[in-house]
Amino acid sequence: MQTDTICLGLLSTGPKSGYEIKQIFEGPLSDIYSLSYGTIYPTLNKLMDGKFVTCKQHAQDKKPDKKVYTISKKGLILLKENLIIDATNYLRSGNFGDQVKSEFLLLILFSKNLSHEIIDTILSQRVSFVKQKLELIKYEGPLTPELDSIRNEKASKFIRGLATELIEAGLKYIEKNKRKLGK
Amino acid sequence: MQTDTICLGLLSTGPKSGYEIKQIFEGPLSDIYSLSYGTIYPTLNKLMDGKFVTCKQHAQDKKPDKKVYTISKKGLILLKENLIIDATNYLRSGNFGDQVKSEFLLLILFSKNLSHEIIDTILSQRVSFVKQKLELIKYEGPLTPELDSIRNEKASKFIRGLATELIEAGLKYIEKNKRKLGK
DNA sequence: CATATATATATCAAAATGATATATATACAG
DNA sequence: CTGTATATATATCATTTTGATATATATATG
Repeated sequence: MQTDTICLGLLSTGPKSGYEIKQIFEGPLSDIYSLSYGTIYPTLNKLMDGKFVTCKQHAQDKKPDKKVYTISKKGLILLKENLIIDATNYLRSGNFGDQVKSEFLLLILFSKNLSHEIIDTILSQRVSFVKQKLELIKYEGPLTPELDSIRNEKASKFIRGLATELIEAGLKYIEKNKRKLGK
Repeated sequence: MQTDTICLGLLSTGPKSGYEIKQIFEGPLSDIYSLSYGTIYPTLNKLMDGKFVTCKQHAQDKKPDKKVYTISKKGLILLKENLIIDATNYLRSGNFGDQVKSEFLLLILFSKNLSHEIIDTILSQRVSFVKQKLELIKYEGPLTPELDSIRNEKASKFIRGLATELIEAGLKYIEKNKRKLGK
């Protein structure tokens, strides 16, 4: 899926700044997708050029202007067109898997070359990281309106539920089997 | 983790060609990491230049020569050094999460803009894909020696077990909750 | 007999990352 | 009260990676 479409998709749930889009990838969407600032900001400018989004600059005295982007009618049409194309290509491609890059699992895979202390630290850090993540996903309290708009989507709830199950299954497995890696 | 280190790590379990390394990323490691030919072949050449690997060309009449790379003593030393640096940086970074890019979950996230028929097809294709994947992971039969060398590592068994649990949890969740996405 | 898939390496334009720069506010420890 | 770290916020860019394409042949499949 093109970066344009992803940004439009996120903006279709409500206006957001580039910074907020990045926050979404680091928070609620961290198990689904990621994009860096170097991709997000140029994409937003490109979408502005094509008038697929509009932008309101909120002068915040002494902080840099916050540029909040809103999807336009033209943008909504493009989003729907692109999603249908993406879905069709996805089904035609025959590749239904995800792209995963796990520094954690690479270190475990090559753990023969590391000391037991380091492996133990890596495992326990991963476990606390993942527990923290679970708490964040389960958090139901107040959020900024920008982040809240995504959380309340029906699809978001489905994905949050899936993420919860996956994280819990992984946590359980690691806590049960970590001894098998030592010695 | 640098591509060099990853290739050396894979070669440390036995000699392999670039094509076989790619196969490993598409098979047993598909839930952990991926690299394209455009990264693998130049990396292997770079490792040759530095004498971290040696190469034997197997002339296969009428097929292109198969270049099988073997890690050298120098390469093994570099591997261990790099892994300790990577592990230390990983722990220092404070970021213990994985990078995930899921076309599937993006389509689900934006599914409001797609017809129910398309969503149903995407879900059922994903389910059969994942079931097939599970069978492959559980497969214990004969393999080429190159692929077998990785499968028998202690760490590999740990990772296979983890992948199995995660995939089964995901499968169960989708089959139970897919109705919630419709209407 | 044509067509698709598997084996095998290689290259490269286009895309993405990860690091860095800039600027300020706030919180927090010594 | 002062230095240090973190959060808000945008922007750029060298380096890395992808994804597509090229080349060549064997084998399987309808």
